[in-house]
Amino acid sequence: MVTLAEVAQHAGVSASTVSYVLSGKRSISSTTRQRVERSIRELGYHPNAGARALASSKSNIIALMIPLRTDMYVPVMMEIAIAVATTARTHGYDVLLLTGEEGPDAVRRVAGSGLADGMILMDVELDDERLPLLRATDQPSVLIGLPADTAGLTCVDLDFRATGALCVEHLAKQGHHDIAVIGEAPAVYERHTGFAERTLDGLRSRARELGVRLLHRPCEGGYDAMAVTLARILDERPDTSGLVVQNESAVEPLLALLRQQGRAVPEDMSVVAICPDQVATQASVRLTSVAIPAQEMGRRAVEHLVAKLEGRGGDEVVLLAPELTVRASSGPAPSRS
Amino acid sequence: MVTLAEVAQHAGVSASTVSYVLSGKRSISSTTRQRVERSIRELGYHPNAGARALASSKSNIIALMIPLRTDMYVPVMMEIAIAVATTARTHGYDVLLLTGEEGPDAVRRVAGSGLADGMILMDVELDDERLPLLRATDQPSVLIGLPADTAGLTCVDLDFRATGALCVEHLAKQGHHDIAVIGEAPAVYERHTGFAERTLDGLRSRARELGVRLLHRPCEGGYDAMAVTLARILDERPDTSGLVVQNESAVEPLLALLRQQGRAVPEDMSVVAICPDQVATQASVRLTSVAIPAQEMGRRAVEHLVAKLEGRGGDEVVLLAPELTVRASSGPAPSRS
DNA sequence: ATAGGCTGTCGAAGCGCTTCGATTCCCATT
DNA sequence: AATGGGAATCGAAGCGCTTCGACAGCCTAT
Repeated sequence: MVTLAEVAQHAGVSASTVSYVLSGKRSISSTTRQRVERSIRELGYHPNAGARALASSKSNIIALMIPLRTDMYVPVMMEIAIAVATTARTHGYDVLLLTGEEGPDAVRRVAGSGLADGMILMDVELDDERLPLLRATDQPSVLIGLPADTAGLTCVDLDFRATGALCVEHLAKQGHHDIAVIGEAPAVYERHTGFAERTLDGLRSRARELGVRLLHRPCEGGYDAMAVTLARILDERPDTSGLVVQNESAVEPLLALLRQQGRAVPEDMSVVAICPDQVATQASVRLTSVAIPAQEMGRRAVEHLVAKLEGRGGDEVVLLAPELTVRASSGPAPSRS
Repeated sequence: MVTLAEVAQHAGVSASTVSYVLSGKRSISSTTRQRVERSIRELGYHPNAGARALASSKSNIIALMIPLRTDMYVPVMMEIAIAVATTARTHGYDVLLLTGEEGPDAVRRVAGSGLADGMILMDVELDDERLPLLRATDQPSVLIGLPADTAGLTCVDLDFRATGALCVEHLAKQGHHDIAVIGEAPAVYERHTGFAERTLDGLRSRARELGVRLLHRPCEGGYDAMAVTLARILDERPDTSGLVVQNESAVEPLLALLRQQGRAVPEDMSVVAICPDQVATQASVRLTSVAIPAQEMGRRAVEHLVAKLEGRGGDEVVLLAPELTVRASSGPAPSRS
């Protein structure tokens, strides 16, 4: 393994000079710089990460905590993770992958050991047990998701409240008066995941404002669960003409069931989904949807974290504005029978 | 930040003693050990990762290279990644997430900088450009996937050849004589991803042995592409009574189309899928399938890598035996009209 | 001509840990 | 009583890098 000292010797300069060439923290004459750079190339030198971390107390690593459970939004999380990793690289950082398994201990471990310079937490719950620790350890961090109390925290998330409102608006504008919401699995609501509740909140308050009736039913993914849920909805509110779906794995079952029951989309039933674009465009009916901007969230999270690490910028809550794309699954409400 | 020296002082011993308590590399009297452990707890000491890495030239980090493209098997990759991360933790390792973006350079960078002790590469292609580098830098590594030349490499993968064979066998046993394979997107074959070709190989050779006709058609995911592909298959081979699907995002469109065309599954058409169990059980027809053992692959990869890092075990190719689970989508072939 | 200020370079002091002798102490052998 | 050998502990020397202060050389302003 090639060391700084060897490069220095090869280039006929001192070790510190090589270090300054690398970091650019002091001015170096261009002849010396070139000589050093040449030696680096010829010897195939790579700075030793551990030594660097020790001397500078910076690891150039960002920790990313992803939830352990994979019961929802897996592709979204993957996309976020990839966006985080690639964005981090453009800023000179690598990404350490932590699963939720360790729980709050992971925060302690990473902060205490100097393994990472900062961390990004995904799937933050309304009252997340990692937050007190995070506040205590002045470890720079960014959350993807929105907890109940954001004091002293930086958060990035889709504005799910506005998302809910947007869905209702779109349907109301088309004349729908009875709207049903097919939500995430009950477990998601029970664990008080912020986004699910905020969406619901947005849906409900906008519905109230617009004088639209709204029915919300959680739903496990899959065909069987969907069949039960749909039957119950149509039983309770036979005039339902608009559906808002916030559950990736319920989308296709829903469309299949509607088709099977002879309800045409969008003629008899309009469907608006809250899901990644990929799901919306690959469904058997191209879905009118509000996209989950996964890449954007990952990118923003990294950029805010890097800003913090460089001493720029402070706490902030960034809510990305939702965008509704009209596709083939929504249209005017059928005239009342 | 608490240091080893502070712990030592607090416990009234030398720094080296604390180090030996931590590593267990020399015997320590139980009284001393307890005193030290108490100090560690009271001070909330965490060893500094950088210093440790520098002194021991071991980072206790495993690098995981995931492909950048997310055009296929996203949930599988996520599951593997999570399995890798959790398994690694049980062995005292953390996981560094590298995307394919950097390409072969990432291998050089990680190996050169001592950032990670070893690496796991996912989505290995038949003639992967990272392999020569890997062989050159004696960086311990494990591949998930099977390249053309496995000399000097450790690989973990599902035995896709056997998987293909198993699917054909199952259908043949039920009397099907005309089988069509709905494969991955053309791009997957073009980039010579090993698993797709090996599956096809297994399908074809077993079909030949059993005297079954086999038609293979790649297929993009999504409803529209599936419609075209299915139409073409039934046009070319109207007697097709068995389908093997190896493309997650084609599964549900396929079932929807069959339903729409009045072809009952499994009475008129048997379907066998190669996909994660979750997809198979959540589909609108519970699918007979060969599962992709994602967790198992991630776990095994880590365990082999750890074994290498500890000097145990050498190069080896581990092919996991496929298991076919019979569900509702396959049955006897319809009697010839 | 001289003081002052840049620029470019070097040497040395750590960063917090591991690890290798060396040392002490105690007990079992001779 | 002398010897040998373990067990338990310590001190010191790095690991490869960053960074601070020092200094030599040169240019500009007086």
